Order: sequence, then C-alpha cells, then structure tokens
Amino acid sequence: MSNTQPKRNATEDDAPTCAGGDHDHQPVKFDDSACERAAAIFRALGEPQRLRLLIMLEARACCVSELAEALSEPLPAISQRLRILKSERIVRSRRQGKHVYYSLADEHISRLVTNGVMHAMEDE
Amino acid sequence: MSNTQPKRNATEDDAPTCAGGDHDHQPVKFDDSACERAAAIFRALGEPQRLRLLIMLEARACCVSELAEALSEPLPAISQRLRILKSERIVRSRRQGKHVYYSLADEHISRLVTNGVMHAMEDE
DNA sequence: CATATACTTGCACAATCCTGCAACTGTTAA
DNA sequence: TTAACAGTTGCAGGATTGTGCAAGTATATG
Repeated sequence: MSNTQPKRNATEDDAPTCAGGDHDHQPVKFDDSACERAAAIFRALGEPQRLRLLIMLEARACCVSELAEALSEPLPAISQRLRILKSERIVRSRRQGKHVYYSLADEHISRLVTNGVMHAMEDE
Repeated sequence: MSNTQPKRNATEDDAPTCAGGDHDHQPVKFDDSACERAAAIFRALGEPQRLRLLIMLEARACCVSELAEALSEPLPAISQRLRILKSERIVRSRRQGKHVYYSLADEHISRLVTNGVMHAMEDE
C-alpha cells in the first residue's frame, strides 16, 4: 500500500472535516454560515474603489458628496458602493440634516482594512 | 456656487492619495498600488470555497488530494483555487515526493483569515 | 407650495469570474 | 520503459457583478 499518502485514504467511512453539510460535527470550529459570511465581507473589501472608500472612512466619518469630490467620481457611483458596504454591515450611516454621514461599522472592520493594506504595502 | 457642503479644508485638489507625491498629511498614507494589491488579496479571500481551503490550511499544511477528499470536491477544482491563492501569494507550495503540500504564506494572512471568520461568527 | 440640494435607486451593457470536463505534465513503482 | 498516481492547465458555458446614466426620493429653504 502506498504509505506515501499522508494519513487518510478512506473513501467515505470517515466523515470529512467540515464539508458535507449534512450534520455538524465539531472537528472544525467554523460553521458554514460563518464561512460564507466572512467570504461576503472579504468580497466586499475586494474592490479597489470600495477599499479606498473604507480607507477614507477609517480616518473619519464622511458624507457622500465629500467622498465623491475627494475621489473625483460621480456621486451615484459612491452611493452605490456605500450601499453594498452597508448591506454587509461594513459601514454605518447616520443622517445629519441634509447630509448622510458614513463611517466604519466597528473596530473589527477597521482592523481588517488596516491589516490588509499594511500587508499589501509590506509585501510589495 | 455656495458650497453648502461641510468644511473641507483641503482644497478642491482631488486625489488625496499620493500617487506620486511623498509627504502628505496624516489622513491616509497609502499609494494606489497598495490599495489594489490589498483589494486583490481581499478578493481572493472573498469566496467561501477558497476561504474554507484557507481555514483548513491554517490548521496545518495539506496536500491537494487531502483537501479534495476532506471537502468532497473534484481535485481539479481544488487545484484551481489553490492556484489563484498562490498567484496572490496567499499560500505557498512545497513538493514532497508525489505530493504537493500547501500552507499559508505568512502570519499576516493567517491573522487576516482568523479575524474575518471571527468577526463573521460574532456578528451573526 | 415650489425649488435647490443631497442622496438613492432602476435599468441595460459589459466585464469578470466560477465551474466542469478533458487533456496534459510530473513523479514513483514495477 | 510502462503503468499508475498526483496535480496542473485549457477551454467553453453560465452566472454574478461592476458601471454609467437617468429618473426618483428626501430634506431644508424661500
């Protein structure tokens, strides 16, 4: 027998670690929904334009027109991106008179953004 | 054209990002390429299947067939995903006999993955 | 009420990306 | 060398997603 195989070569007598989806064991500490939720967050962070928005919001809360002007982009585009970020609970909006101010939802997000950009800067 | 917009001490000069300039204020210090690089990393983390792969690799290095079996997915699919992750320098591969073992590239990535999943679990 | 400002949403087009199958390369064993 | 195993890569199809313009809401002011 090929003992070159790491350890497991059973076809299906041994339940896979976290696949399947039939029953939840607890070999893995992450359930499926958390995995998908995390991926959704990462995906929302995965566009340069949205990320730039978040980087600006990390410094301070901004209203839409402010962001649009700073990034030299049409206001609807900014609004769309903020909408996506908000739908993932990455940003939070509060109305103040005529303006709607956006800010990062919590410290976790802030750290995620910072870590990602830091890593990118170090790496290259 | 009275601007009712909130105070913006910065001039109408757009591009607060330093595309070429060096010394800026302290609002945000990041260049465009870092932003795109970071977005690329986030995007790579932004698919549940890839993220699951990374979560497994966070525990220990695995070879492709091992991952394929654990996740009950065809081997080419796993290989494709690993290829994408490797192209972003998120994972690293080392050959050992017949097998190719993959592992997370560095601690930064590991922390990014952990933070993302943690956040997802807390949030929902 | 009417108007201007601030922002949002709908819709169509284009680009991107994921998936699955098949064929190909590389490595070990006989 | 051949055969079998381990991974990789190429190529459509199909779905998801970003973009831009236009029209729609919402709030404040005259």
